[in-house]
Amino acid sequence: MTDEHHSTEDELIAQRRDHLQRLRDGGIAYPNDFSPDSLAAELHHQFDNSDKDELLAKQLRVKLAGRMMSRRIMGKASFADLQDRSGRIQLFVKKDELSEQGYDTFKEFDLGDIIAAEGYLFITKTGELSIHVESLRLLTKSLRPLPEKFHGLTDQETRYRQRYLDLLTNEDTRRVFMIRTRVINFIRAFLNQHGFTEVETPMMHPVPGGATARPFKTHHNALDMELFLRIAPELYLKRLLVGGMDRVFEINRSFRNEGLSTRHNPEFTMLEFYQAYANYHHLMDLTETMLRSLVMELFNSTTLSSQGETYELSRPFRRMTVVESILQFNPGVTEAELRELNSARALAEKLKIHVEPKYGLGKVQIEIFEKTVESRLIQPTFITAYPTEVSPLARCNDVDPSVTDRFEFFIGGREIANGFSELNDPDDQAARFHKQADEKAAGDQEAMHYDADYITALEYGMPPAAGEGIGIDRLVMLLTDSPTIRDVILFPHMRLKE
RNA sequence: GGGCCGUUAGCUCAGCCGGUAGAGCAUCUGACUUUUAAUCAGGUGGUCGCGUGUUCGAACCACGCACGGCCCA
Repeated sequence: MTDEHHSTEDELIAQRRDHLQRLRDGGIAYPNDFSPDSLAAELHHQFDNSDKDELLAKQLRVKLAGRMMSRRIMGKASFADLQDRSGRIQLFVKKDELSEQGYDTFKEFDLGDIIAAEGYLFITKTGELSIHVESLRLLTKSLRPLPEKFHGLTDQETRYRQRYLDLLTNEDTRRVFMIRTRVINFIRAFLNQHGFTEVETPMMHPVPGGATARPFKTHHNALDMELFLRIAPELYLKRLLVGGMDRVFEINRSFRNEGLSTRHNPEFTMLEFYQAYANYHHLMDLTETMLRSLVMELFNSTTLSSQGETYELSRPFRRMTVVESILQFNPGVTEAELRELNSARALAEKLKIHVEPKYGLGKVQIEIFEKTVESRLIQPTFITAYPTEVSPLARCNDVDPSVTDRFEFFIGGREIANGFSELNDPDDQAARFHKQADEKAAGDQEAMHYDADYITALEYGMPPAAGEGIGIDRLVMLLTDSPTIRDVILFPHMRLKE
């Protein structure tokens, strides 16, 4: 025993290092020769409701490994909780049934140590499935004290900076990331079932494209060329349509060099999928089916609760145009007023919405839409007919070419998806790129570059198609009831500390 | 970029009108062979985010900075 009487962090670590030194002295301190044969949660699932005597009579022997998260020593017997990747199970350790040295060694374990336990299953007199331990080993010493057992780790900053501590101590955090994985697995399986092929396209682009956003820049030394981290995979996926891959999708990171917020992380995960011989109506239908069955798969229900709202996904999702939605949420505004540049501009000013002199009608309408409608689209809603001016990659509507065959999907006041019938007319696309390039020259840093290589691809012929992007992080926020994007990204970006 | 809030023991948090710091858990010592936020008794543990200022005296007041949170653009 040590005769330390201090407990600053350094002293707590020193005590644990003493224990580690004794392990080193005794042989291999970091063994790797133990194979568990059971998981805590599976044992609970299988045996929680067993008959006490029958279970004991079976003498079911199990081997588990995990962290010792808490311990209750009562003289010559003790309980401890072992946490593995599935959950927790209680260990019962009796001095009688371990060698003398074994029990003393157990008492020298520290909370957070990674241990191996072997023994037989039984049910305590309070009715809890536990392991009657016959042999116990320390696999990895934990040198630093874990956060407190009851409250866990609540400090937001530490939860993000040291996510491993958050995962170790907060079950809800583990739940969120398990759901995230299930969401992605489901979507992948769903698209595979619908004949889509998963592909990987470049993360480093010579010309950043596919979205209006500022990119991160990097440099390739051997080629001595400037490259951009992609802001979207769109233009490469559409090149694959030209190449005859009629249904493709990609789930991966995109990067945007913009501010951080509860909805923005500089790197984020997008699903993009493209289907030839389909239009935006088909994709709205597909999206609706996919989201409904996703929620059903996760929660066995079509009702979803998140951030104080309840969403009903069993009914057909609402569909309305940008202009219709503005009219609905701004009583008193007339359609004629919205359809003419000067009156729309005057309306924006009346609503205290900033519009630049260079904005056209479409851009003014979208500003009004974003400020007065978006946050109020609570129940699942598709908004359609986005102005051509703000949709440089979307196909124009046949009847009204001032708008495109495009939709965005909103739920909980947040945009989750954006899709459209693809613009496959190379001349129209070239003209739209020129317009974007002019805006960039005029100082709009988010405007698109002219992508000549992409135009060349379109000139070979891209089949009529529709494509869509879904923000996976925002979708997972919704599905896990998380208020910020940082709660659904394992290692969110933080400023350097010190 | 602007506004508001926060930063105190390893963790979770108190700390009044400015008088030099407290609890619970963890840790240490002792008791305890079915506990489960175990219990009981007794201890240890602090550069109060950093810096400057005001003051006889600052965790507390003022200013600046850092990091975080929320809201707004």
